[in-house]
Amino acid sequence: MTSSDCPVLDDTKKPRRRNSDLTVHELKAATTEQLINQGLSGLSIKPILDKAGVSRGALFHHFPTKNHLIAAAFADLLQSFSEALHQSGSDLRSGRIDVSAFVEQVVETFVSDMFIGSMEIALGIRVEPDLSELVKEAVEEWRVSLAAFWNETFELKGMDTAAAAQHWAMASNLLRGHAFTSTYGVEPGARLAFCKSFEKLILNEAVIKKETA
Amino acid sequence: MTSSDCPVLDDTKKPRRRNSDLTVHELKAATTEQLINQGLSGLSIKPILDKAGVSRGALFHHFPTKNHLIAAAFADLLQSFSEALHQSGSDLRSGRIDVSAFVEQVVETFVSDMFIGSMEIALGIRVEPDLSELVKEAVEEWRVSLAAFWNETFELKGMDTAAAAQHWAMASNLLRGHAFTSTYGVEPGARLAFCKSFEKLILNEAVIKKETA
DNA sequence: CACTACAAACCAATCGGTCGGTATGTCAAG
DNA sequence: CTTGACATACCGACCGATTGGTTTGTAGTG
Repeated sequence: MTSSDCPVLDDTKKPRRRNSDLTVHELKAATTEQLINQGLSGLSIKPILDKAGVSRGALFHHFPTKNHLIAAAFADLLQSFSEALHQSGSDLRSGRIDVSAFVEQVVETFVSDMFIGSMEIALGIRVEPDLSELVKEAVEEWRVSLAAFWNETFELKGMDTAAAAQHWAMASNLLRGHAFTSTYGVEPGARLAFCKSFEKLILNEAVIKKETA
Repeated sequence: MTSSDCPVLDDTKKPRRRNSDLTVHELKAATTEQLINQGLSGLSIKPILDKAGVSRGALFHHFPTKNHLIAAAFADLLQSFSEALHQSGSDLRSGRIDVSAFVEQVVETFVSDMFIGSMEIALGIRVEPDLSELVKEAVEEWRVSLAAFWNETFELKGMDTAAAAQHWAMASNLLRGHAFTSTYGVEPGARLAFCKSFEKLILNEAVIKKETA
């Protein structure tokens, strides 16, 4: 999470005064890191500021409220989450990896920091209506993207659209459940066992779509 | 969550000075309610005190730390959770309900306040090592109880112990995933669809054990 | 008298957020 | 090229409210 990750650093064009984009990026990065490592309750302004190396004034200059910052950081997180899944799907369709490796990757993505962050926010929005509002759009995008991920990767023979949707909903639920279980800590081997079960239970009748490129 | 739920209200026996047991119970009840309705971050001492109608001094007289109170409340919650499941299992084995109703009940139990509370704590213990320690025992009991629930309710033909354990782990993951998904809000019908899919995916080859009573 | 069970004043630390001030940059007029 | 008006980016002292926890005192009981 260094500043080199930021794609918006070319000060070559357009009027930009100080380091506005950088500051915002650092702020979001620090927020994400805190969210994952310390949870929602660890999202106090002070540690975020310290970690980002930014002043209180700068934060409230760029974001009207702490929750606005959190929402912005979370939107970025969900997008990374989504991109990781689509990448795995693409790898599978192109033949770069096989189904087992695909499942491992997908499970890995779910049992990652990103999912933890999602859980934190999911619980947070139950209590904070304004945060819920701020995050709504990003969550909806994520929902659509997840459905698209399954549908663009696999075909389910003999299932209509609704049945397929339900099938992938179950797949997603399984992954979420496993990810949640993992937060309590898992014994070694459980991950692998889950992958194998998942493959058998969910992907048995699924056909990989051919690369259309 | 009224005080009438309390099984410890018979002041008829033994030396008890004031209302010690009552106070403790009110404290735990208020904590649970706050945990569910306001999340971990809503577990401030003040609102708990207000809700329980108890003073600060009383709390710290009975619990050395806020986290001790939380852990105690959570242990109660997990036990209720467990009891609800075992009740459903018993109802099924005795023939009082059929498989569909059983699945509905179990799903209902998972998508309840109790699961929300578990999620909150699960995330909380990632960040607070001492809370993690305080809760450890209750969580382990819950784990065992959940496994027992499946095994005492169903038999899986042609599966050894390990395979059966893995099968029920997947079942539990599905339920957890669905419960988590539900926290974001579900469209009507999704619950039913999940129940049907669950029954087909998980309980297809499961045989209900006979009532041994 | 000793002990439990409580009540409530009190504490330092921290919370999210505001505000006045300054440094830096753009732009248009002279 | 200089100058002054104006906007943006930022800093950090400060605010009232709230945090978990301590302490001191007291009412009731054996």
